[in-house]
Amino acid sequence: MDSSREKMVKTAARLLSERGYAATSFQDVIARSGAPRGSIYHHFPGGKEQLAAEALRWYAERTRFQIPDGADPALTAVAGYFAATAAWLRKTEFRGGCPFAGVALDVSPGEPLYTLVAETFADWCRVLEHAFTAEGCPAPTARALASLVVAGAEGGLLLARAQRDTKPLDDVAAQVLAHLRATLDAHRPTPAPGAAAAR
Amino acid sequence: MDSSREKMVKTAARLLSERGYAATSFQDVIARSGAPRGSIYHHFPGGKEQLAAEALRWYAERTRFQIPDGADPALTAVAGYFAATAAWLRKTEFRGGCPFAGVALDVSPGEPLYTLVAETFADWCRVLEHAFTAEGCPAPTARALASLVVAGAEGGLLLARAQRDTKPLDDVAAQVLAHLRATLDAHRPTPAPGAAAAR
Amino acid sequence: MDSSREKMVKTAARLLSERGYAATSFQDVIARSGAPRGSIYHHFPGGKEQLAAEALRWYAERTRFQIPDGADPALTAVAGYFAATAAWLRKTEFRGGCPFAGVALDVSPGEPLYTLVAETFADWCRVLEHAFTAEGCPAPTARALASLVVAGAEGGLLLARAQRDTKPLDDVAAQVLAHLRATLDAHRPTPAPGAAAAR
Amino acid sequence: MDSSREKMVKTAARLLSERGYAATSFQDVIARSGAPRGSIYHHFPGGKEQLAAEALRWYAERTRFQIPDGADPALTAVAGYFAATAAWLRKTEFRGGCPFAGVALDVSPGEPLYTLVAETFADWCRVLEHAFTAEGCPAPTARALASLVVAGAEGGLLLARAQRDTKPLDDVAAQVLAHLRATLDAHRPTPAPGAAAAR
DNA sequence: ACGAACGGGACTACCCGTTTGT
DNA sequence: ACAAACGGGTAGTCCCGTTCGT
Repeated sequence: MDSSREKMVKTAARLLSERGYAATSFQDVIARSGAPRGSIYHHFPGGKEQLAAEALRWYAERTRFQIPDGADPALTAVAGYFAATAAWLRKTEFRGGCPFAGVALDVSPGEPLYTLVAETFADWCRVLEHAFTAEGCPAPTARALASLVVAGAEGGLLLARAQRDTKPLDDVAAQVLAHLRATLDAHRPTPAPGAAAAR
Repeated sequence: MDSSREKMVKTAARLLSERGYAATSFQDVIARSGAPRGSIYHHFPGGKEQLAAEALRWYAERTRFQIPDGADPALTAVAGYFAATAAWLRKTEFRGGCPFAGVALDVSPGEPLYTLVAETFADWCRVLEHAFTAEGCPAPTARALASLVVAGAEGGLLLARAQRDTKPLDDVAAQVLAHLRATLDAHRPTPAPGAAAAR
Repeated sequence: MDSSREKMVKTAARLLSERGYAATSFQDVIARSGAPRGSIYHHFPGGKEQLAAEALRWYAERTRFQIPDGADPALTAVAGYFAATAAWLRKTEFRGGCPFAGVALDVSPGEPLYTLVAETFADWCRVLEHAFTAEGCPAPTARALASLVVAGAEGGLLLARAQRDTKPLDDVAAQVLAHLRATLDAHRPTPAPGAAAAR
Repeated sequence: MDSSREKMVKTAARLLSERGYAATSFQDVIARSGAPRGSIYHHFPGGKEQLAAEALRWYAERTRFQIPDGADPALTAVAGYFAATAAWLRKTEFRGGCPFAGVALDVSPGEPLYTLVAETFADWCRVLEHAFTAEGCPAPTARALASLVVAGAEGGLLLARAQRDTKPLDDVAAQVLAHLRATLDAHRPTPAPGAAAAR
């Protein structure tokens, strides 16, 4: 349904991730999505800003860290996220990125989009933080780790995109995961001595 | 001294870090730097792109990781860089950022600026890599750690800017430093048993 | 009817004939045609070049030599063309001219407009050539005469415009017509001897 | 001597003939002539207009119709002029032209350059007119023939340049010369009967 | 005589949001 | 829901003439 609208939102998300907010023109979205010209302001009376906002929300919803059940849920989620990002980069030939980064850097504090970006970053961190505390990590540490993960992902994406190689992103992923593992282990509810070997 | 030209370059670096490449207008640079309008083309025949390139180069030169002499040179350098970044953020009221990120996200692969960004990121990583290998870290690990540091810094900056709070950046710094310390220690040329306690 | 667009095309043709391509600003066209500024790019995505091309095509279509039926069709057509040009010059107070000349002199070979100019000149010559051959003139001579007519018209226009007097153009017309008459007569399918006097 | 100045004038004449007045930028002249930047307004306080005027004058002086002594001076002069023009076209690969045409079409009546163009055209015509009257042609006819020659040359140049082929110009030359010959002969001081055949 | 820089203006391209008519 | 056109605004390029220094 509402295929036109949806296509525009998706295309906008993609373009935001590729060129950032300022460099993404409304007409580019139309051209690339093949969406009808005349109904832009019917669908998005708020104009470019509204479209960007919806694109960001759409992207955020499908990109939240999925904390699975099972062993090491947090680590699995983080590893999965990094892997998915690397796969996405390859698939888009290193053109794709994160629309939030693209918006964050083109927009000044105070603008509505700015707030949206901040909230989403905070949300991502919160999800991770909960996952870490659920595994025994004290809250302050959990928050710090969450920031590390999100920052590492965004920064690694930036590096990998620039180098046109997923290596930097993979390296960051490995280091972050190693650190997570060590830190989580250190806070584990002291299992029976020697139980660590079970891993 | 080449006051006019220099002012434009510095101002451009600042604006690029605040709003990214696409959103930085040539006229903004003029307005903010107080530079004469008619001389732009005289100083920068290559136009906006040349100005941006020079701004990036100027910023890169003054922002290289300074590896000091003394104990733990690499850690000191990294810690210093994170601290300086946080201070810079506060000073600019969370408007400032990294011009390279601002350009990287607004520019498509193939453009000259893109290459410049990639090379600078690579250069930063190389400096750190050398510092880590100098402390006994094997090359592949050193490279991965370097990527972690740069990615953490860029990503942390992004988070902190969005939240208007240096906390995320400080958290990332702490975690990265902890991980660096642990990893470097693990590779240290096997000190006398029990020597680790001396730290 | 496509009033806005059409007005711009006509105005452009006029301005091209008055000032040439380089000196005709897009904004002049807007100002003089009263056309809306915002629609230029909508109507002419190809920009100034496309507008000029359409103006030239529009002018060419309405200015082709009209070869009439009846006695001496070619001569009548040529005479009519010269007369019309002279009238046009007077009407525009010696400001008007031929847009093709205005473009031909401002544009370098290789550019699309250049090709358009060349093709139109060739087309004009072809029409005249046919008219001359139809009256018994051998092809090479017909071609040469056609070139003489077109060159005489363009050159005469140039002279008359510069002098602000149609005299040079009228003189050229008279001489060209005399030469045409003589040459065509010489090639006439040998009428009864002495028939030439009948004229 | 004054090599700088002279180079600029010559280069200007060339550029005017190639692109017309409006499309010829002051900086193009500098770039192409290699002349020093700083002294333009020392040499040409009147700016672009003065430079163009001097270029036109310089060109006019070296391009006047040279009426030789000997048999058929007028015809020889005209034929020589057409031949020289065709040679010039080939040498410049059909880029060169007549700077007066380039100026005439880019400039509006009333401007000083406009007057200069008109005077030069008039001068050319006058020289030819004298040559024709000297051979027995009545004044009005001589004037008309002169206009035909100049118009044919300018128009033929236009055509040949556009077609990138000297053929149109050569054709025009042949026809104009044939007409001149015929007309001059008709006005010759009645030679001995049958003398016309001697030619 | 000349280079470097200034100062302001112009033009083309292009974009965003609105209105009008299907 | 959509297309076509309007209307104002801005960005980047580039040019001309001047003013400094040397």
